[in-house]
Amino acid sequence: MDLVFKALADASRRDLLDRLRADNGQTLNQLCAGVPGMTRQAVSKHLALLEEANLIATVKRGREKLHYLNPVPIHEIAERWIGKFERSRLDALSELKKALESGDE
Amino acid sequence: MDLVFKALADASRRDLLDRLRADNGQTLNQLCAGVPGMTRQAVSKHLALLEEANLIATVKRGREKLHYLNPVPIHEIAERWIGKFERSRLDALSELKKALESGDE
DNA sequence: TTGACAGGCAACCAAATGGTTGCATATTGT
DNA sequence: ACAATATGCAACCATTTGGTTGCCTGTCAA
Repeated sequence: MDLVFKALADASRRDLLDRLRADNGQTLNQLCAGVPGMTRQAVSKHLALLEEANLIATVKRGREKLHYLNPVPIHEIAERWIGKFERSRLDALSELKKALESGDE
Repeated sequence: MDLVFKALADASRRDLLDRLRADNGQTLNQLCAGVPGMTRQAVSKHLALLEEANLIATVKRGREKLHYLNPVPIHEIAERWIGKFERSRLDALSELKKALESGDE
């Protein structure tokens, strides 16, 4: 799960995921065209990381490689990690408020 | 939002958040006691990052500094970013399946 | 078959990151 | 006042990260 978090930590990689969500199954060069100002190799490295984190799956099709979004790890993060923080959301907020108030004593 | 993602990318920092969720309002030294094998300064740096990302709020209380969990940024991530991936979850999965099948042609 | 196109691999580089040690400052209790 | 406690700050170090350039491999089409 750490890999997923680290993969999501970079804005360029989140952007790549966004582009795949908008248009799934793109090739490396297609993705490069969408992210100008970065070499193909840089994009390639980002995609490799995303693939390692299992956030995208790839299919080799002749000489090109199609990239597909895999939403499962994001779902798992939402379920297992964010969920428990959501549950204590209001609770923690009221605690915080109380603490801030009592801090003025 | 980038700060939040980067802050969440580190396992030690996620651990600190977990500890605060379990016992909110801890001081630096209390948190250090919970994470052995790391100097106070290391923990302090992590907390500074979490604070910068607005994931924790702090209250100075005499010579000690209390740390409170702020679940709002996590909620925002869940809403704005994960939400849209969740919505396309099954859709992307079926697309992926189709692509994998047609890849065998 | 032979370009041209899509991608992979490796070396290299600068900057960011996670951690340390050492010292300074502020608060508290006796 | 003063020693102990709680934290802050700065310099330093090793590793990781994001990026580059240069070259190699594989595939398609004329």
